[in-house]
Amino acid sequence: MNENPYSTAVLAWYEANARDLPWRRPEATPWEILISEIMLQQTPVVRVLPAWEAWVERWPRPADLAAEPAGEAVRMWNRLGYPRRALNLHACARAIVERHDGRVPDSHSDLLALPGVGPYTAAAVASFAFGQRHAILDTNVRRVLARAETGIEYPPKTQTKAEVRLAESLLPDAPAVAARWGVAVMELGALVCTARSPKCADCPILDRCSWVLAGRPPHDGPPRRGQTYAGTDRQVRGRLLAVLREAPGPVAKEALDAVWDKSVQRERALDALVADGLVDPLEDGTYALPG
DNA sequence: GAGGCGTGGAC
DNA sequence: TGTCCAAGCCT
Repeated sequence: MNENPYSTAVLAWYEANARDLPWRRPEATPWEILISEIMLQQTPVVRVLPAWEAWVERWPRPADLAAEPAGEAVRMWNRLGYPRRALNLHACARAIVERHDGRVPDSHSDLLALPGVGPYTAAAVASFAFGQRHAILDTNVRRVLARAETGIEYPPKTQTKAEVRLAESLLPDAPAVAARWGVAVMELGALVCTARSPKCADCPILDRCSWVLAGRPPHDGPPRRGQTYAGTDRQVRGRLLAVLREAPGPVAKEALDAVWDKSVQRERALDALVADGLVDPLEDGTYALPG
């Protein structure tokens, strides 16, 4: 059996409705695709687009980024958020140069061993860059499968083995078809089967969706709490790092002290940034992006 | 396995 | 306006 009950409809929908994203074009390299996948972790496409363009122009190959200090990656990360990903991508570049002769590895296990590359990203790069057959299970796919197959509005908060089994059971046999299927279901979740106000009228599998057939029952269970941000260490970290990114060189401690008036929290955040390798404390008491 | 980790747009 | 959400990973 080469297809699941949805594959024909979803693949046809994708052909007609897929966005023209640069990392999906045939000429996109595995390195460019890896950069896109790391940038897209928890970050909307519209914010990734300009950053991705800047990165692939400046560092077209892993060796180009590996030759630079990590701080340049952090600076180029700009305000994408979760700047540890910039560090991860830089460490990926160096690992790829050292362990894989400068080329992004094509095996799932080699990809998984790269810093900041987890099960989703390894499967995505193996599938999208190398045409391999892997189950793609990101937040979009989890939501589509929760609705279409399980008949619930939202998937569980943390990914379950049952979800992995389900995604694997739906994977078409032919690798090229499986790769197309993976990106197509993601796109369906991103454009139609959205978290809020899904556009069911535009859905190619509306007549087979368990959630719709059940009358679209609302989410049942504890509220899915969103993370607060204002006043947290994360906000302080963001402000501290912004000062360092925007400065041409090392920054005096006083400039960092100015971003937050609660000194205990500010020092804790700065220490954490240093511990994470995002900030270098220099001998003279100033601070800089990592060298 | 629950919580930490940025940022900004949409409603 | 505040809440929710966005192609997760790591500890």
